[in-house]
Amino acid sequence: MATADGTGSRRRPEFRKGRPTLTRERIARAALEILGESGPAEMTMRAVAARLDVSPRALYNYVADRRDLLREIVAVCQSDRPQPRLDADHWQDSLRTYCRDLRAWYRAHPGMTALARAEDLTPFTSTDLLRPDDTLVGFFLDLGLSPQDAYRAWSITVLQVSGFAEMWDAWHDRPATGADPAAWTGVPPDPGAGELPHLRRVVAETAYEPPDALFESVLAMLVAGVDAMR
Amino acid sequence: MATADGTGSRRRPEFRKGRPTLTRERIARAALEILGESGPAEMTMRAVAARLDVSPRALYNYVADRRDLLREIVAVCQSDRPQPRLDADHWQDSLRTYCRDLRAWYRAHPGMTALARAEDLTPFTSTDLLRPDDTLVGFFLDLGLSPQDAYRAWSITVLQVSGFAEMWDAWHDRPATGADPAAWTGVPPDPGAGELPHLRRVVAETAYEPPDALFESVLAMLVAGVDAMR
DNA sequence: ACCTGAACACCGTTCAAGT
DNA sequence: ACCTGAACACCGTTCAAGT
Repeated sequence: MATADGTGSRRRPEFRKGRPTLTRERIARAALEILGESGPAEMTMRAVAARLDVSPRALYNYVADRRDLLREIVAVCQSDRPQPRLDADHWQDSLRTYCRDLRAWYRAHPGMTALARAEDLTPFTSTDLLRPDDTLVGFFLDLGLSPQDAYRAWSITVLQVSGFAEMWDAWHDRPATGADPAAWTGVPPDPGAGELPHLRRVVAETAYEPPDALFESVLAMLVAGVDAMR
Repeated sequence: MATADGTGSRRRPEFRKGRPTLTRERIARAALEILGESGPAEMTMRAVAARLDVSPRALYNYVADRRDLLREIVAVCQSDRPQPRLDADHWQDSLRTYCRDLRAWYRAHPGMTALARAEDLTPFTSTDLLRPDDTLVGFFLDLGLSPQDAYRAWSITVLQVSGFAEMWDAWHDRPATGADPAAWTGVPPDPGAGELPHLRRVVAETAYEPPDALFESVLAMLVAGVDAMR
């Protein structure tokens, strides 16, 4: 059996000619860097190889193909995904805490949901990856939610946190050149006069706040929504 | 001013050398055919050109680039998207009817959500495209939902219908070779014994039904969920 | 065992002509 | 006005060698 983290094995030297040895994980992390800086379109095999100062061919000694690299990227992200510690007796606090952890995790891997959209990553959904989700669903069931409501609450939780991190945080963490973070509604690009009145009203219900404050109010909405389901 | 639908103009002949003239719409429809048959990866400019018996270069007389073709595809799909007719006095029936129409629309353009995931189509979200959504949000507000609940109800509605059409219907409308439509849970691939108990329980709550019956029970869940929000 | 360099079959896109 | 054919700069991937 190989060691779990791959760093303790004595068969593979950590360095080779003064440069660190290539590994699946190092390749995946280089890809993640490009992903965060430039997005999925720039994350080509050639670009990953260039960042590692290696020929594109070298990657194929560790990774079967591009799809296999995506699989490793998912594995690397999964490895530091927060495992929820949820207490049904203090359910509101523990739900908030977990959401804050989850938000930090999404922010640490910017562009991952864009990648998931660009390539189809659902086939890489493993039991390990779903374990936090399972815990969360169990938590909602403990709260007395029906299975359907538990499913919905789980979906809404993950959707709201990931959406917030990938849209709002990504925008604020590295704003586009010449763009104003203070003016952004989310769904509708500025429509004509009198158009989309209801969507506008719903969106207008939220004024601008700094990211952390806005996130807390999203959490408040989420907790209230879950509470209403009980 | 040009005519709106492009077919009534007398400046462009409908045929040329016995073959129908190329138009943005014809190109987009050819792309949609490939999309439904083979998926986003096969929908290349060269493949679209080949289907129209034309050189790849010819497309660029009508479409600025691939991204512009995607824009036209969105426009073509939008043009026959059902506009909801919703009556707050018979809200359950009208919600069901609209959802059935929406399901049919998604089925008529298979692979569109896969395309939306593969390429980022959100920049093409226009006021026209959002008008049905605005109507639906207004409908939920009329029902007495808070803006937040209206937003959630709208999201859940679109998500459930599109998810059903793109996953369940797409599977049944053209099943993969050698696959059994009767055995498919959705989220978790068969996990190990004792793994993911809560997710399994939640998923196991739904037994196999023919698509239409299952869709009706999804609608029942949706209506009940909206009712609980009032 | 693991690397490089050259090559192959693709892709989106453009140039220079044809009619 | 609108087409074709050839070409360019890319891409993922593989082959045949190097050390």
